[in-house]
Amino acid sequence: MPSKSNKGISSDNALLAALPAEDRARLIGSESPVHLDFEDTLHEAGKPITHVYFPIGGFISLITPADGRAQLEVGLVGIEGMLGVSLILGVDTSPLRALVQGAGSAWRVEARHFQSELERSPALRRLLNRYLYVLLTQLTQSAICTRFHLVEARLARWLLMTRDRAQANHFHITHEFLAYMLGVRRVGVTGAASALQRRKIIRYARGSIAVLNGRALKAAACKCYAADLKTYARIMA
Amino acid sequence: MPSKSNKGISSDNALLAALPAEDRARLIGSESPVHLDFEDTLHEAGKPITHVYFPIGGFISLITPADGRAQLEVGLVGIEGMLGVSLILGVDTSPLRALVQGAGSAWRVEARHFQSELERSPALRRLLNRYLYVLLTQLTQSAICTRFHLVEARLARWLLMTRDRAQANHFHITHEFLAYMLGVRRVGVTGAASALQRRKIIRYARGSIAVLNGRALKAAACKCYAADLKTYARIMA
DNA sequence: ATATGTCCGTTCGGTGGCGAACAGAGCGAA
DNA sequence: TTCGCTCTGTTCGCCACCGAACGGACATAT
Repeated sequence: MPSKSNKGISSDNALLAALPAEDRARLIGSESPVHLDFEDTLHEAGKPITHVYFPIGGFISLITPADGRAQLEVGLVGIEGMLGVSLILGVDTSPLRALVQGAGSAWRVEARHFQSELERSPALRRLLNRYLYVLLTQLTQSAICTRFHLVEARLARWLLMTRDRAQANHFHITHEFLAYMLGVRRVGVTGAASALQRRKIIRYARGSIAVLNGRALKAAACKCYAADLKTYARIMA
Repeated sequence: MPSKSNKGISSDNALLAALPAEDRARLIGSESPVHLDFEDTLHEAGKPITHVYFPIGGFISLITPADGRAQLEVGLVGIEGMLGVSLILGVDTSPLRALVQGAGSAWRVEARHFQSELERSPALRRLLNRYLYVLLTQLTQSAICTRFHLVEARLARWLLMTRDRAQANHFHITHEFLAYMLGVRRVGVTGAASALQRRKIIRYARGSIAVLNGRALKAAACKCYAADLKTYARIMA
């Protein structure tokens, strides 16, 4: 059995960190974090949920399949959250596909064990209910954003959200992939990204993107980014 | 104290109807349904939730305020649902504005009483958790719909959803109002609506709309409508 | 060195929706 | 009847984004 990495201890998942020590211990047990591979599908839309994940370093896209080739990212889960919230509501499927966007690790808990711990621990219930509320709010925010905001602002928002979850200023993603996430054409992403690069806000090449100027990126992003942060802070505090 | 109307008994709210008799009795108590006036605001975004509502006949739009004049309907609550789901998650505010779209009545329950009954009744918790899952799913569906589908298809979907909740083939709403709901210009609604009217699928005049051909309307709508129905049936069964 | 595949840049015509503005039609009040 | 208001119809120029296509730059394997 592999030993716990220092990384896993020094930057713990925010939800787990907010739990009383005993509740957390019962939930995690003697498990070690699992590794999340880039582009791994952790959950296919409509299928039964077998595990929930509490990322520490890795992060995960929640994607709705639409008719045709269209799809759209409606959520992003990283160190601040968890994957598998449907189980909190007593439903063991989810309409969303869960795709690893950033490699890293995560605490993984078996679905049945998760549900029994949920019954046992009021603190866990309270915490995850609040997290669910945050997700719900962010989802409505995304709906607005997707409808009204321009590609460049949406791209900037996505980069900021990803940076927060990756806990790094650079990460690996292609324009093509970004296009799927934002629900636009690849050329749309190229246009927006090259505009940001021209202004020295980001730099990219062949699938890797670096944030050079966070402040400017925030200015370029729509208010949705700030709104999401504020909601999270207010509710999870 | 006013006596219960026959209407309230003959077509009961679907959620309440699914509860064990005692749980329902404790939740509702000796209350009578309240009347919902057209264009009443039952809840302002961000404000504390004072009551939850279980519509019987009336129906309610859930609207996200966006920056500028833009806004967008992200949910519709009628006889099949309830208003005030945030309380289920232990949060006493909601980011959405709740606006009465169709006059009618609803059972109203005071927030604190609702929460104490929620603690007491496992059946209530189970039921409302599932309803929340449905809402969540419909919300992601709406996100897709708003992003990818044409105004005419979205209008058709809205009319179908509204017809279901109004339990009538005609209702009162202006193009201007529809435009706010769909997040488009009034002119866009006029165009789409007149196209549907030309094909004898609907008929409208000065703020009242009648559905003439439900089958054709379903054909004109995007798949989102059918998807929503299917989800509700599957989860709430 | 060459070949192959991935990723990015650019261009083209087309379109759905936008903002603004104005005209007419129905309806109720005075 | 006439006025005023609300609701619907139409038009104009504009623009962000669309689908498709192609070329080039870079990376890696052989």
